[in-house]
Amino acid sequence: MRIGELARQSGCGVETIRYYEREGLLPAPARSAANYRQYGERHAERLAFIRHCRALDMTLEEIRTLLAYHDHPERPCHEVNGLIDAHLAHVAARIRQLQALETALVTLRARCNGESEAEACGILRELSRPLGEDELPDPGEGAHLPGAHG
Amino acid sequence: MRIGELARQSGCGVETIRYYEREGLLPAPARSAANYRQYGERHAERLAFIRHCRALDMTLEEIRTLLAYHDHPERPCHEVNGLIDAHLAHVAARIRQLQALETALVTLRARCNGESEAEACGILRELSRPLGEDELPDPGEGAHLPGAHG
DNA sequence: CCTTGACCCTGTAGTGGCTACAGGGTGTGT
DNA sequence: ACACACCCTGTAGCCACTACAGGGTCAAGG
Repeated sequence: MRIGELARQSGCGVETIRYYEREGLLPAPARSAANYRQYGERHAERLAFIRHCRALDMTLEEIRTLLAYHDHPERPCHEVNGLIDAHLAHVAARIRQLQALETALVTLRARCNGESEAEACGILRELSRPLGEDELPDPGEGAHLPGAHG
Repeated sequence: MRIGELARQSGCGVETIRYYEREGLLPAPARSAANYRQYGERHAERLAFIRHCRALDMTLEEIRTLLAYHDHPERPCHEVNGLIDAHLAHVAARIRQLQALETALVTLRARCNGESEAEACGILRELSRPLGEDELPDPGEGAHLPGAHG
């Protein structure tokens, strides 16, 4: 199987697959006479594993750790559990942050009906107010999960 | 006021302020004889506006739009409302995504008590399963808000 | 006067996880 | 013979910073 077919099968881009290879997540496959990458079922499975983890928003570093267990089936797996728990905590923290954000935005939105000039707009007024201590984003809790933009 | 004091006052780093200047969000201030940036109250207010928006997880591009209204108080402000609504929709979409993720992770986590070898670990087994159609991340809905890692 | 140390300057490179070229080669169908 | 889809490598861009390197400035203390 060539890279294009693997990309279609896995639902990710050709360039992404090459990127995973550069990053050491996918082993370098054999090459055809024309220097085309030739993938087998093992590669497809490993890529599925990676995509599954990415769909759960894990970092490539976390995935590297999980792949190490995948590759060493004799090891005890409790660290796997710890990794998932930690990731779950990150996700939960990010959800709480975004919900606080949502509340703040709803409050902000209610300050203007859109019929004023910018001068009088309650939203712009509110945004000009300096931030209070409690409104600063908490850098500790959500560490390593991105914000609202994907 | 020099850049360090402005940084302390606004709660962001010195380098971030210089970055906002490069990006055109903050106007270039006057310089002292020693070529130090000299800020006044106007700069502090504008930076507070920017930090307030960033605390609400808006992009610099969105902030640029809002600043344009800030700078032209005679304009009608309904576009401001639209921007906030759109941003709110992004945040709400991201929350839904992360909640789905959380559910998936909780399910995954329940598959192993951490006492197996990796070979038998239900988590690793589950991750090796190819993704179903419905498990693919939806690239449309959450566009422009980041995922779980910050 | 000299040193220490905090602050400031510019410019460049790195982060993560891709994505998008440029500039070339290969393989298949008509 | 040609078009066109596919493949290759390598590099640069995305966002919002962050972290240097390598230098200049300034006030306090000895």
